[in-house]
Amino acid sequence: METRREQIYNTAGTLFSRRGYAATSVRDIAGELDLQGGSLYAHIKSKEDVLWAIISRAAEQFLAAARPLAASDAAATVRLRGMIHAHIAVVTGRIEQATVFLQDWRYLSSPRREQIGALRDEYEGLYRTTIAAGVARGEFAPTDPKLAATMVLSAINGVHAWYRPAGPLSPDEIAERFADMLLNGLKVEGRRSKVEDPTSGRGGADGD
Amino acid sequence: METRREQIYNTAGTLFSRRGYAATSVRDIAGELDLQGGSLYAHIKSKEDVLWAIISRAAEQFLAAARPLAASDAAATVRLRGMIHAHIAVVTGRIEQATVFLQDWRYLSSPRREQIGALRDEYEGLYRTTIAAGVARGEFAPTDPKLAATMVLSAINGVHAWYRPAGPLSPDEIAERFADMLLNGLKVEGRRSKVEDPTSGRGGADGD
DNA sequence: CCTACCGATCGGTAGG
DNA sequence: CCTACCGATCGGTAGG
Repeated sequence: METRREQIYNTAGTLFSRRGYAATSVRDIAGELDLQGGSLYAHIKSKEDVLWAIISRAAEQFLAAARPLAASDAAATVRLRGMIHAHIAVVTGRIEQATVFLQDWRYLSSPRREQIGALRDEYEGLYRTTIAAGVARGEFAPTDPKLAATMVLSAINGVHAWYRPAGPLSPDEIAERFADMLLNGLKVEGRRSKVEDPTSGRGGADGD
Repeated sequence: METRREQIYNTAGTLFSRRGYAATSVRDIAGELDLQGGSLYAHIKSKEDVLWAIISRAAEQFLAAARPLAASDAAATVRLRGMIHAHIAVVTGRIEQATVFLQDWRYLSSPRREQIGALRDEYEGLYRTTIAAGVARGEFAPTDPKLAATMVLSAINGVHAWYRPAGPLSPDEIAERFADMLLNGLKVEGRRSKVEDPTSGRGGADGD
């Protein structure tokens, strides 16, 4: 039993994720539901309220999934792996809402945009803190936690752009491979000290 | 000596990168140049032509920077590092155009959108091929080159969203750290042989 | 490059 | 939830 308003949110999520908020009209949304444009306003207050409903819920889902993992007393490696799995689960589980959250939050007007910005900062902080703890414990190599958190989040946010439920990898399989690559790196030798690469004839130790 | 048309492209790049293509009007662009809206059409044919000029140039810059690096006979590790540096140099050197390229290409209409899609595929292919070569040579751990290329590109594309020229890190410093993290991973131990990883409950994992 | 304008569409409302 | 409408704005053009 889905209320009309929830139907509007879902339809808008689909259209916003495809065309973007600015390029989607209220008549587009109404048309998908076989309504006249003005009829939407019996259920919603404004187009931006619909965007807000989608984005604020998505933000809370990301945070609700990550907070307990970040706060657990497991090893940082385990926590970070769990957070990557949780993030990709949210992205793939509600891909349209997640896409709108990631791509259209700048269209919120002023008090709301800053609210979402604060939630994004909090979320990134969970990653930063977890990585910093891993560095402090010697689990992670010395690295800038802020830069590392930004990179990890960029990598896993990208999933929304290409994931298809019919694809060959499940969300957990994607998360496992992403976590492997992010934690262990691509290179066989891994990191320990910055020794030179023996397969390189051109002096790889000298960063460019 | 910048032609009026180039001024229009630059101004549009700034506005499109900030507000998005769909939410930027031709009158917004004209206003920044102290022109009337209709006056733009003495220099351009359509709003979409402006978008196309920005995006097609950006796509060519990314490709022109990466092609010779991908084709070199250096070690895959060296090639991939070089490609990451080149990519971040393009993103940071023309950040507005790069942002428009990354965020607004879906607003191109049909023949052009597919053209850009093909260039994006070619570009991703350079990363995929380089990573696959690294795996074949034993430089990289066994991994799905397609997934790895997608992840690396997502990570380095994210730079456009937060890079500021006044920030503490130069583009090359950012690239060096990103390459370190992507190639060597976050963990101190690094990867050696996947089958012996005690933190993974799922063995196997080759074969796709 | 401006003035003046075109038809179309926008988000939203009144009154039923 | 519909009909009918509001003022504003959209991309673009004619004619100078």
